[in-house]
Amino acid sequence: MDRKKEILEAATRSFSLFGYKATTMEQIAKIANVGKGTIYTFFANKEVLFQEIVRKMICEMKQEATDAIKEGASFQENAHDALMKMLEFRETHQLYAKIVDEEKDWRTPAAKQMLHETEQAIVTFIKEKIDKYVAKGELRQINSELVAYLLFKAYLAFINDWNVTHDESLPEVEIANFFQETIFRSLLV
Amino acid sequence: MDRKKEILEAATRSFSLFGYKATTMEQIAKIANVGKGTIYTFFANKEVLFQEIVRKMICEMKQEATDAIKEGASFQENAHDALMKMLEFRETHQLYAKIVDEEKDWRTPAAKQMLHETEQAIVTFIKEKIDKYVAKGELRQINSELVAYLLFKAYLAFINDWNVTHDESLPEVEIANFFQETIFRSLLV
DNA sequence: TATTTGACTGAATCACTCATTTGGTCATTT
DNA sequence: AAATGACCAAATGAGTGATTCAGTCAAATA
Repeated sequence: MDRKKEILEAATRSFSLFGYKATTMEQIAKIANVGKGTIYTFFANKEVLFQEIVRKMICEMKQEATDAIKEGASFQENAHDALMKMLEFRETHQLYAKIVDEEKDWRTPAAKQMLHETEQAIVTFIKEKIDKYVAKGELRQINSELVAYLLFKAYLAFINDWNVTHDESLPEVEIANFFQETIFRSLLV
Repeated sequence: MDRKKEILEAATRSFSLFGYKATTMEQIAKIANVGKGTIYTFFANKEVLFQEIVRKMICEMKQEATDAIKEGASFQENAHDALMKMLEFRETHQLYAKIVDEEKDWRTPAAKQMLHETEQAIVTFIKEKIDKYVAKGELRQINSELVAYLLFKAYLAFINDWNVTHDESLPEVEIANFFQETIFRSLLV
């Protein structure tokens, strides 16, 4: 059997269930039916193993976002769907949710770093879509990195932060309509 | 001498220097040249005393923002100046900066609560300006609360969060130009 | 020989304790 | 009537010894 694959699967399960800090290398070895030392023949250390797993998760997330893209649709429609998918992923996907919690509650440096990498991936994904629609002539020529960053932060604020200060969360349609009237409207040629 | 005023001044100094948690009622009493019990004849408890002080700070902040408003200027110009003033206040003003730190590092509930109240004050301030400019006919009729919230979160993201992931912070002009091209542009009639 | 393994190590973290501190009270003083 | 600080219960934190854990490496295995 492919030992590296076994280890990756075991580690993914453990990190998803318990987070980075609460997962021990011995635990992973036990689940993978492998000696602890074996892990170190494939991965330099715990952090590197974690990175590989999170990066795989990022790929899955990008794939889901890509699947949500409809070829003929407007930028607003696609960007909205992609962002919603990825922010839903953030709350739904066990590992992503665990990383967010761990960074918030314990400031685990490894979790913080990979959380940033994941968020950067989202921003880059959106930036690429913007560039495509600019090339298509549907959007004005703007700084796509800044716009992508703004869209991510704005969506995060309205979906995650809003209910911290307000007692009912905003319905998705209301968010969509609001951003259509503000940010998206300003991007059209 | 006005004992209440002495206490307020002493408490303001202490909270500004050491934060909420690290300030003791005995310390305040000592600085105010007052017995500890005296404080409790004016304020129900430590939290209420803190609230009164933070609310005074909020007034000062709003005053500074109001001073930054130029009567004849455009909405963008005034909103930008007001937001920048208040976010500068957030980093410059000893007490505000201490509250932000304390909420981040210790999650002190009292600090968290007053931080929210302060941020809500900023959003409300901006909302009122929006309503004014909508009435003036300079801005389209939009949900002013949502726009105010968006502006606050967006400015916070570009001024505070940007340099967390990027190594050089954005120059103010670049931020102003970017928001002019995006959010502000979409608000004009 | 090449690969796998788990006992081993030092550093970090933990649970626990107990002395100190602190928010708030109230009998006494002014 | 107003001010005070000794006092109290609860919370905090320093100090501790025990435990846990990431990573290593000599021995076992294939």
